[in-house]
Amino acid sequence: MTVRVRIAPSPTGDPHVGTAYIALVNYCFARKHGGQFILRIEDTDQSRCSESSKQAIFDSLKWLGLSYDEGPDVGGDRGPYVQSERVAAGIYQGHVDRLIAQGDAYRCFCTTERLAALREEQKAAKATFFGYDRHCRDLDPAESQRRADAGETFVVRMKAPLEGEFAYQDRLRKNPFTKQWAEIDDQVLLKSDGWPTYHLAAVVDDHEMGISHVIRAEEWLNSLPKHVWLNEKLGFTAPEYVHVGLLRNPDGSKISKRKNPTNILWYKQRGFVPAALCNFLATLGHSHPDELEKFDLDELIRIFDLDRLNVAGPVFDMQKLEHLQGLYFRELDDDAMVGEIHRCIDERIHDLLPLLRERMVYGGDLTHAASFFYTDHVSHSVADLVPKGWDAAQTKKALEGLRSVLNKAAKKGDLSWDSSWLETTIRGFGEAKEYKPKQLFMPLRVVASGRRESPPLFDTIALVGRLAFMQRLEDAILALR
RNA sequence: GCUCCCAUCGUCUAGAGGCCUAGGACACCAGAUUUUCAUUCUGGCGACACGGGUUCAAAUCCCGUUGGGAGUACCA
Repeated sequence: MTVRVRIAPSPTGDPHVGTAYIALVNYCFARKHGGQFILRIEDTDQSRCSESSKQAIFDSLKWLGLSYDEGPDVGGDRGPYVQSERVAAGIYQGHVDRLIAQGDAYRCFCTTERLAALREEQKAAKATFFGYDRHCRDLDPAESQRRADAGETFVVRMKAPLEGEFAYQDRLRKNPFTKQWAEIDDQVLLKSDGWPTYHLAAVVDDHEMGISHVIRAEEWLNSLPKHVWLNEKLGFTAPEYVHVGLLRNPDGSKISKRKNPTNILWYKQRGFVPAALCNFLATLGHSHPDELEKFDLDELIRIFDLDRLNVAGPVFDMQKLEHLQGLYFRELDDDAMVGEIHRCIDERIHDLLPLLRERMVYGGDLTHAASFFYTDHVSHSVADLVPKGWDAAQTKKALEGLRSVLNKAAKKGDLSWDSSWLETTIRGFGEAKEYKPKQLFMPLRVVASGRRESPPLFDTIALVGRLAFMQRLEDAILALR
């Protein structure tokens, strides 16, 4: 059998390190078995997808060196490789019609209001089953057709079995995965806007693209029955499904940008060597048979064994990544290292220059003037942090107050983190607490830059970025204890 | 809540019933090298979640408990 595997990320937001992890596994599996590795873009949720994040997926995979044999920007004869284009080509509609004709799917005319009310009801009644109550399941087909023709809006749902047990042996797990059909609700396959949901689109596309193995994250395990069922009803030979453990934050939860940098491009901007990131990811859930810790992609492909993959979700340990990164970086020859340094500076220098230029006398001044933009480690001395007229305790209290204001804004999604937003927010905070701007701003300047002199405060904080600034705020509060 | 998945040092992992007094790596601690720092080297600390079985023998197989995670959308 020809091995054909794929990754199918959604272009919503920043390219994710979890995608890189799954990509690496699929890539190695394909290369190991002389098969193909394919990129498909899943953008059926139009409201959340963007062109720029689609481009960022291409860029980040390219940067990592995980080249795909078929994909939107490289072509292939099983395209198109973007689902919105496949929708436009009418690829899914026929399959939906067939399911309805077979009696394996049905139109559901329930309103979102009714569905919401139903959910509330189930919650209030502390029901053990949450999900659609199959209100439209047994609608007369002719009646259903008539209402559709009359222009009523509807979704199409799968007619899931009402009883029996689903079982599937995932090759990475000891026991078969089992689930009672009674616990699986009638999943929407076609949304009211006529677009397929993930479940339908993925199953159809995997089939049409000749995918042999679907190696994906564990979060999909619970919807596996639906996918296997769809394959069956559509008359497809299902690919083999394999579920890999989810990357975790240090606290054990599913990896998230709040607690860890998850943006692949962040690592690039930061100056990570892609080989180091790949090497690190290859040690998560997988290990070199000779206990080697440092090895390149070719070596990884040589020793890669899907069956030896660990299914427990590994914690993404930044310290270990940095250790490997150090090894790779120091290995670079002079020219390569200079290139890397240039690249890291160039990525942000155009944003920084407007702030720095007034303060510069020589080109060499950059190394001093901009150093705090390029590091994660800013030193906060108590002497610098505490402004005239305040003591350490007072400064700490003010910083903690601001921290809570910024965290609350982030929680509500109410922040843009640009200069003017920061000015409004921080000034507002200062006024509410009746702090003198002078006294409040000095500690913040030191928090952001590690120095008492810096470019304009709010621009500086904006450019340092939320993630880094909040970390520095944390460090400063710690220093004041 | 319900369902599913998972469980070896703080973290990543080795371990396929006797090679286990549980091995390696990161982190941490100590020492050596280094005019400092970093690198490098040496050493140290440190785990089979708990309770029952099965077996001559259990980290490894079975059951239960506990703990963690995921899913529960007209998101993927």
